[in-house]
Amino acid sequence: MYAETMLNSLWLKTFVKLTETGHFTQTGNQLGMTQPGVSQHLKKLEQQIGAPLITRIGKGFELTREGELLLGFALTAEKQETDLRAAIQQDDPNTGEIRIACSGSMALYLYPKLLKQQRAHPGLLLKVEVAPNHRSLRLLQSNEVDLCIVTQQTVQSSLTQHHIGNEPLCLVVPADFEEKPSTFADLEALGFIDHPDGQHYAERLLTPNFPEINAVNADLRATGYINQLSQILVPVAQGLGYTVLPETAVRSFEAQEKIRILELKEPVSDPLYLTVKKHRTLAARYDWFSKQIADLCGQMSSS
Amino acid sequence: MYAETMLNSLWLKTFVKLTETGHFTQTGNQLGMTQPGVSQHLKKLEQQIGAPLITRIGKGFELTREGELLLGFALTAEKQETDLRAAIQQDDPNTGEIRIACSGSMALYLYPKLLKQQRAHPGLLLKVEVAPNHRSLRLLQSNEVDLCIVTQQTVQSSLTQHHIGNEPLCLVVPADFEEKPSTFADLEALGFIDHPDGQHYAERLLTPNFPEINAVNADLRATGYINQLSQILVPVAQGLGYTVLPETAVRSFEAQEKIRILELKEPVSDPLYLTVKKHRTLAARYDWFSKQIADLCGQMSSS
DNA sequence: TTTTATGATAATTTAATGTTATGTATGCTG
DNA sequence: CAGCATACATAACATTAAATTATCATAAAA
Repeated sequence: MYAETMLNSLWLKTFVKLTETGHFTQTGNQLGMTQPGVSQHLKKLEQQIGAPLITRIGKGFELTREGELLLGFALTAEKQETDLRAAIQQDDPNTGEIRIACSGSMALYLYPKLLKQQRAHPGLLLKVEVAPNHRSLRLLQSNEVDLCIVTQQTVQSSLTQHHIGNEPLCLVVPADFEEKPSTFADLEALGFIDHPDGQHYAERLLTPNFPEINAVNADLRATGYINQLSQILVPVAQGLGYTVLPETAVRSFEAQEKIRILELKEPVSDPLYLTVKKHRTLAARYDWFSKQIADLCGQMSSS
Repeated sequence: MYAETMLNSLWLKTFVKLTETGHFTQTGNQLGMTQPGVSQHLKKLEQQIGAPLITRIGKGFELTREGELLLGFALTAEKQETDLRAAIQQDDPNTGEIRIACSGSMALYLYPKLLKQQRAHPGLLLKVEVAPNHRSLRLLQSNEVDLCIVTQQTVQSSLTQHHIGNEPLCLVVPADFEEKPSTFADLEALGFIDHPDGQHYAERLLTPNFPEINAVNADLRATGYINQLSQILVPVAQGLGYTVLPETAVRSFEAQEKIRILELKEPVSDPLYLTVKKHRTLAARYDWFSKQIADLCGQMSSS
């Protein structure tokens, strides 16, 4: 029993030709082999399948049900291999998957803009995986994405990073929050709306602006948590707390009149690093996307 | 250059395992072979593809673009082979294609009824090819269908036929056509609406009923032709001619009040033969359809 | 029945595949 | 930085698989 073994594609080719010609001898001739070779190929295929593929009727034959199924399989397999070879040779910049990982705010900013390219070239398929920095890097390492945008430099020597821009961070408060320069105590009184990157952003922005925070274990008093980027500002708009978010995420919030961005003495931006594996050559379609991402991120911090 | 050769599935299996483990030695162990074997498999795959599949980085490696593509190909190929094996072992009566050829009138009668089975079992796919007798038989011979219904016995010894019923033929005239027993001259005056099976049906029905027809070269005076079964009776309804059709086709016509079936002294039915190839074992799903067709055709002639 | 064509089978040759032994490069450790 | 351990590459050899030649068996055609 060969059941363990995979189907041999050479046998299959012979089988397909056999069904085309209907003759063992002709099949042999057309494939540059002898008739006994054809007989043997068929016999071995039948062993692999575990059932006869043809029923012999005098000189001719008919396919069995199994033969019919196998023929269909072989034909599609042949086609797929042709397709593969074409794909390998071409490296068409307008077909294939583009797999990217980035933060929710970057996705909010980039995804609609990048989708234009996919709309222009229906062969493309953009896949964006929203993830915090460390998971983005892990996805890159495990080849689940080919490109990621993170806000940290990594020590991993197998990766290459380009600084492509800066993402300004904003301290967001309810619109009716006091105008005068606030103290950290005022914020604590209001409460922190937490989210997946919340602690990270808060520490980055608040520490330089509010020296009174105990730098190390700055444990904020949280009055809310949600992991949907588009909804983080909902509780803020309702006066339930403040939060810290990248500017792009704040700008996309609908009820701008119910929130306010506090001006701070020390503005803070998260640096953006376009990150790829050092030793991988990405497909041609990534050229446009890499450049576009760099451009868009460059514009973001300058404007 | 191996470009002619098909991809060897054993190599592929090794390659897939290699990408899983990331180690040549481990791959060898898990596949019951030695490390040099793995190296050779990879090398030969790279020759077949004509490009490196991995870039070696120190001890480890990364997949190249080609490697990535090939990996995807190999994984889907593996899955498809599994599916094939499952399909072969099961012979599930509720999945797969049912390919049938028959006349337009039979299709009109059978198709909606047979579709019920497909609706009950979404894995099924009913394909009906409407064709005249001789083409139905050719489709069967060339395995483009697995089963056909014809009104003739065939001499081809490779086929098996079962008589499953009779299809009464009707002489159809405009509703306002004279009531009294007509002569062939009356019909000729009216004119014949021809269709793909028209001459055949007409000869079968008219010859026994109108002895005045010169049997051999009965050339009817045609005043219309259309190959859409559902529209053949349109000109008849408008008083433009008569025609001969199977009863089922007549019954399905919408404007019954505008046409009339002439009663004849010698009723004629076309016998219906369910025809299959003698030396083919059809898949289990055909059992239900064969029986259902036989039942339906049996009912048709009795009622 | 005889002939001819076509596929099956057996024995042999040829090719491929896999293994052992050995070489080489990388990365780690003292 | 030297030396060791690990992991892959390569070459020579052994084994296994596959193709061919020669021959036989059988079915259709004359």
